[in-house]
Amino acid sequence: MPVERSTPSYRSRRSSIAESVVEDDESLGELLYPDFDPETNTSAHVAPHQAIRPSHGRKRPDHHIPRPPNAFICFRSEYCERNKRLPDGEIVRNHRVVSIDAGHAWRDLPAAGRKKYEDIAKVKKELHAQMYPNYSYSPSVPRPGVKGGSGKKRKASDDDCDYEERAPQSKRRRSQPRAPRLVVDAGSPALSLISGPLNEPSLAPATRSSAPSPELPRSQTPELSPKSSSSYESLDLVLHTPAITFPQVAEDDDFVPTSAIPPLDLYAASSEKNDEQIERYQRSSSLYDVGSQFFKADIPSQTRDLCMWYNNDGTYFEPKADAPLPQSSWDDYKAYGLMPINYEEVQFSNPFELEMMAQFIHMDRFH
DNA sequence: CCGAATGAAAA
DNA sequence: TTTTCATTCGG
Repeated sequence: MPVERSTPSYRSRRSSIAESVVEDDESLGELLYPDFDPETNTSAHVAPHQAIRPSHGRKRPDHHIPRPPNAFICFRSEYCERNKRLPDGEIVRNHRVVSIDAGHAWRDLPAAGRKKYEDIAKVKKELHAQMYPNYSYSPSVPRPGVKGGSGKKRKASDDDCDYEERAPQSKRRRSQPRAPRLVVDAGSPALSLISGPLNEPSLAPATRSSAPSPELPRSQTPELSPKSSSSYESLDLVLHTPAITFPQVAEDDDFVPTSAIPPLDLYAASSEKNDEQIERYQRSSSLYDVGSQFFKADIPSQTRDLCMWYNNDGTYFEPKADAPLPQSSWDDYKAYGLMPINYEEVQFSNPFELEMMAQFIHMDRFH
């Protein structure tokens, strides 16, 4: 349980926050989109056509897609949440100070603590990749002058930072080999977590058929940039993903790349096959099935990467390379004293993710 | 809009 | 290697 200690000194309060950040696994749910405000419908991370305005003040193109947060940013966000829950007098309101504090706490963080946020960032990054398959980071061109120097740091035009997915339309070659529209590494944690329940029960990397189904939904979305063949290994995972429908929002007058509306329509397969898939998915969505599919991996290191591990007392567990995790059954994991992050208890504040995760993640309560 | 931190990604 | 930008929100 999180312990909100109130301490007299600034320094000790800082470590108190850092400590509780590390120890509190219950707060994971707040991590994904902590800035989303349902009242104002604002978040820096909600999908572009949902965001009315960003939570921060900086000006951005109307349909700007923010970068996925890195591990430190994730850490800082949670650090911020902690800070806000401190007694009134102890809240640090100046965020320059918060950043400095968080930076110190970050460096003081043991490897296990950092890995927690690296994992979170990894998951967020891959969720981001699914929401915006054609996203590519394109920072504004650096001014000749130094950073703090003469030039303005950014302009407001949307050409300046085209996070929009226009690049593949105009700049990418269309003659590239067909790539899956969702591309992640074969062993990527988020994909495994999300699509795991849909895997074939005896799915093994060697036996997995990667033949794409002919009715792979092709929409207006342009193809991704070319990917290595290893990316295709996950294609069937994608194809077995149940359909998701997202709220359609009327386009406004501004530039809206067709590929961005809706950003997740890559999942919107419409055939009856989806019902089939969903049914199969629901049949296999028990905890044990999920566990057996998630954790039956024969490569311990890969297994370790599939989720964030916690000891039964709630403290973060860092697997050791020389101590392979159990692989046979869910009970073995319990006996081992481990439990993965329970996504069912994660509260996604972003409706986009809420819907997405609600359809994908069906892990029973684990206690 | 800026800044303060760290890190990912691109030029 | 250098620059932008992801997070937050008071200044």
